Amino acid sequence: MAAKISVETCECSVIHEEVVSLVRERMPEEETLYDLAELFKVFGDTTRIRILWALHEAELCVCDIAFLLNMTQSAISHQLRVLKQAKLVKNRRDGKVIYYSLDDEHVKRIFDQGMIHIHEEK
Amino acid sequence: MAAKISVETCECSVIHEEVVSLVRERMPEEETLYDLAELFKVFGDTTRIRILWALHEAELCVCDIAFLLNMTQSAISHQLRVLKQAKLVKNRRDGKVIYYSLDDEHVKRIFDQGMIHIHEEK
DNA sequence: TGTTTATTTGAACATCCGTTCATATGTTTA
DNA sequence: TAAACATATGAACGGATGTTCAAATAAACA
Repeated sequence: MAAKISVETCECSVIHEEVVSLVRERMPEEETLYDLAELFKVFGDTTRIRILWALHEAELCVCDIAFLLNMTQSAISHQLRVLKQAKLVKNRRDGKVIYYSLDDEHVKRIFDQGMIHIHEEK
Repeated sequence: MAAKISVETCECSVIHEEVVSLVRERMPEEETLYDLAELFKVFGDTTRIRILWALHEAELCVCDIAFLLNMTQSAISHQLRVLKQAKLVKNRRDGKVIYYSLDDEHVKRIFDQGMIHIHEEK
């Protein structure tokens, strides 16, 4: 049994050493990839996707969204908080009512790319 | 106390009735939004994001990826399964080794839109 | 054929995450 | 100022999810 490189690595890593290190050099920074995953995580929930889609159509208050999606105001409020933290929505107050709207013109583009993928499947 | 529409709905829903029903008409089907969320859920994990990015650079075998990301082959294999189910990666066998590569030209475009968003924050 | 190598798979475990419920905050109106 | 309304928030609960560990495939080699 010859020298094992690491705790668990097969011989491929030696054979493919050049390719692997080349890929490593080209990989974005850890933090960037983490942020990217965090962003997509926000899109990875049906409720949030529906909220974003609704807000793409019109500015709406919390109870409008709750009524539209047939969900609790509290649940919607919690999700709007997530969306706001991700800088995907913004809000304005008008008396008692708080209106939410999209805070990013890329939301639709991200949607579109996703749509292209899921509609490709046969 | 006047007639309440539902278990929990404020008066906005009455005032904004037209807007809300207009939005409702324009919303995509439930199933479509569900699929879209499922797709983005796949992108919403650092490990999978890193795998996809690596595969965007080169075709790699499981142990290459494990070595590159300094993770267990088992963990990588589990995630590759998720990516394959989402039709984002494909594989080919060459003897003992199984090579993975991207199965979708949109992956990069979805990445790009996400990158534009996260790099916009100041 | 038995062993080694590369990968897959299932169960178990811990953690994360979305909703609910009760309550708090903030604004308007009587 | 008290009541009503719109929204936010924190704790708690249940379900989903990622990694680990052990064991199973599957191909190549001796």
